Amino acid sequence: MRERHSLPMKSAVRRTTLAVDVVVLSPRDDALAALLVRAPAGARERWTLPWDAPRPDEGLEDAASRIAESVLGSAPAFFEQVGAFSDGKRHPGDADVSVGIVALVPARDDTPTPETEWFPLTALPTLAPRHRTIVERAAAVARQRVDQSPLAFRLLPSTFTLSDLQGVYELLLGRPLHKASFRRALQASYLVEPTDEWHSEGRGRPAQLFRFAPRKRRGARRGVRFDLFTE
Amino acid sequence: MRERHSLPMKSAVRRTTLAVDVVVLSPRDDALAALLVRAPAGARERWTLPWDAPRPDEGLEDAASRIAESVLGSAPAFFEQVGAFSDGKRHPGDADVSVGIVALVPARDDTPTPETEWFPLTALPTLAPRHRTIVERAAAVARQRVDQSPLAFRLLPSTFTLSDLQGVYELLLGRPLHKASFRRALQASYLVEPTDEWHSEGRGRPAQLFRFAPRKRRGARRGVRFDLFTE
DNA sequence: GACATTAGTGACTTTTTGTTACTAATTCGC
DNA sequence: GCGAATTAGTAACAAAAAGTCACTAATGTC
Repeated sequence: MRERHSLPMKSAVRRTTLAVDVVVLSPRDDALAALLVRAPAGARERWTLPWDAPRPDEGLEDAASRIAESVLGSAPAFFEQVGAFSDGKRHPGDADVSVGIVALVPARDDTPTPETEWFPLTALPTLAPRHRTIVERAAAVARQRVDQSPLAFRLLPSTFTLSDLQGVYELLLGRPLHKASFRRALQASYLVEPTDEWHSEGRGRPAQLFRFAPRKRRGARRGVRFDLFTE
Repeated sequence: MRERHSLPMKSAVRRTTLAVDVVVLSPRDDALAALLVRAPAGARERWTLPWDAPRPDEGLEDAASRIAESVLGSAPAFFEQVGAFSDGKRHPGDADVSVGIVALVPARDDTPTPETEWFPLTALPTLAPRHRTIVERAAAVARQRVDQSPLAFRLLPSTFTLSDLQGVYELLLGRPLHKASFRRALQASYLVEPTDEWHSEGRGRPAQLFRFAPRKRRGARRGVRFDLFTE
């Protein structure tokens, strides 16, 4: 008979400090960028992710929405949880546990407030160690789930050209895609529908605008993919 | 100029009660099963997920490992975080926030302790609402990530036949796979290597045993898949 | 009007996947 | 011992999907 320890179910819960840390991502100058907030004077790093403790009876997503709205001026439409972090790494507010949440917002050409700034993921300033971990995980999660959920569409305005969409995919995947293949696959997916509007960017032929409008499609009955392991 | 609210970064973190809730999954009688613990007398439901509050300075995975070990007798080798849950749903210990963690263990034919029992995911007893949510998310996460991480291999002993492996994939995906296609894809993936052992199950031709031994492979340069959306 | 530039597509090639049908090695019933 | 049943493993072909190239289309620039 194997040794068994006492069951934990009887212990009382302990009190912990909890933070919700939000990674707001948006395409900026042909790169994915995160919105950071200037840290108060005296902090060890100059910049932090927007974060706060959830209020009593406030859900995690609600908290993320409130936090993102406070730095953006309006609430993003899309959130995805990145995970809970409680390694020994330092959090700017010394929270025991952080819940990381990524928010995706379309590219806009508004200027951020004086307290905030967009940083390309490839050129982040020094962040508290836990914040750096969360940003990295957020980017990895976005890349990993881009073809499982409509992430890419949340980084675009409600109507967009197919070239824009391809650009976002290339941004997320970090590699160029072939135009004809991309469009053929998109066609087959019934995820977008054309509008009757066209977008002219100056030079070149104007492009038709599409909107995200997923329709029912025959269930994908494919084999297993062994080639997607991320290890 | 858009209205801006005050930045949250200055607020103090609040104290919250936190639980780690573990979903131990294993193949059992050709179905995925979760290990549940008999609840103490007086609880509203008869069964709960194994859970506990993390100890001071204990990481979330460490806590999950300790909790799983206390019910299994030995620590599982594989964990994956399912997310943080803080909706209004009731937790057996009334934790404000739960971190759900799924642990995968190979099929074993040992009998669980009197306090624990395996339940197929399709025939779970009544659980506290938050526990039900966590189990459902855990199963969804396992299904969703099966071709991104070596989940399936963690549900098998260290050596296994290709039919076993295919069986686990079918369990996770919930649909039958074609033998020849499955093997061809696996071949191309360099994820397993043959041992020189053979497994005879009584009737039928004996099967060669393989082990999980991922080798370098040429990076997967594929197009985008629009057909994997789970919405 | 020639040309640079971006959008969009047809058609061909190559690769991958689905499927069928076979061969191989074992146990069981007789 | 021998044929049927059972499970493992594979070759070969068919179908589908993805990669590629080369073109046509519609605009602005000079």
